Amino acid sequence: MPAVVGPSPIVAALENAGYRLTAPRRALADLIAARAGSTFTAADLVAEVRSRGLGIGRATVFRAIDLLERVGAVERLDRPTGEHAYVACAPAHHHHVICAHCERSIEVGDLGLGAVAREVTRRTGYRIDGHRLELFGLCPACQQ
Amino acid sequence: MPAVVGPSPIVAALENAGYRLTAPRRALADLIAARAGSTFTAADLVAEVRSRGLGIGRATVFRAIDLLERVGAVERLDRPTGEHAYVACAPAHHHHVICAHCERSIEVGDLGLGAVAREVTRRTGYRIDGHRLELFGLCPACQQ
DNA sequence: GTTTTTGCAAACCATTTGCAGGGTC
DNA sequence: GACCCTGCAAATGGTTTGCAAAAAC
Repeated sequence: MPAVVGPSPIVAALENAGYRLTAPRRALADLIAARAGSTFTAADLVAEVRSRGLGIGRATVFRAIDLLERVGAVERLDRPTGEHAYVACAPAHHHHVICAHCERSIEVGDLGLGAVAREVTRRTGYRIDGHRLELFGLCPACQQ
Repeated sequence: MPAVVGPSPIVAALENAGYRLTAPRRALADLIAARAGSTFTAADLVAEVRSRGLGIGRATVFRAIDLLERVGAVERLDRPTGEHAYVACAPAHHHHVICAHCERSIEVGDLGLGAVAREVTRRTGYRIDGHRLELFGLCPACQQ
């Protein structure tokens, strides 16, 4: 396993967008990077910040998530329960597959959804500008 | 236009599931039925209940929405802003196309998404148990 | 008559905001 | 040094809950 070779993509995204690299933002980027592939809620981060004794306030956590969402470093998911969760992910267009058991998530590409959207336009006349697809199930490990 | 010929499908759904048909529930079912095809939030219903002077409490509105969601008479949508909205809809499997301008929504069938889910399983090993697809755009009328 | 449902008010939880002090560029 | 960012605490907005009275079955 290589040593750290540069700033995490999350930090890089902030940098590129011209935001200041502060200690709280770096720390939060690390926490999020450590959860790579797993979904998390704002409350999860707040709890981890507390339990680790980092002195980061609730408001800062929410502001950071908001920022990271705007620069495309994380994306919001809506769990079937209605909770808001987040995942770190690439800024390219994709969808998430979320394991109902371990909350882990992976990204999948478009997989022909563009064609689905065009079909909808053809049938309904709606102009489709965007879509959100979330797939729920069990990851290979959680199927035992 | 025919006169009312029977209980609304919403009321029928409650009846079938064995819940009591109370005045508040009938009134809310009417309000929701009147919005057929449009999305609404809990706050919308609370406001309408107030402005019409129906004496229905906030809690009852939330409890009714919850109930109707459980019996499959309404479905929750997650607007891109993160707000929770609802639509009255048939209990069959389908997806919603939501107009960003007038908030009106229509249902569309599966349109090949089942194949997409199978493809995901083939590529990732995830067992897909459910999915949520929301399409956002402009309805024919709002395109001018 | 028993059980469910309601309205009210208070509690609760998540998220946002105002502001003075501190850190970054 | 100017401006951005932070922590705190308070405000906010949405949703849930406890409970006694009222309605449905």
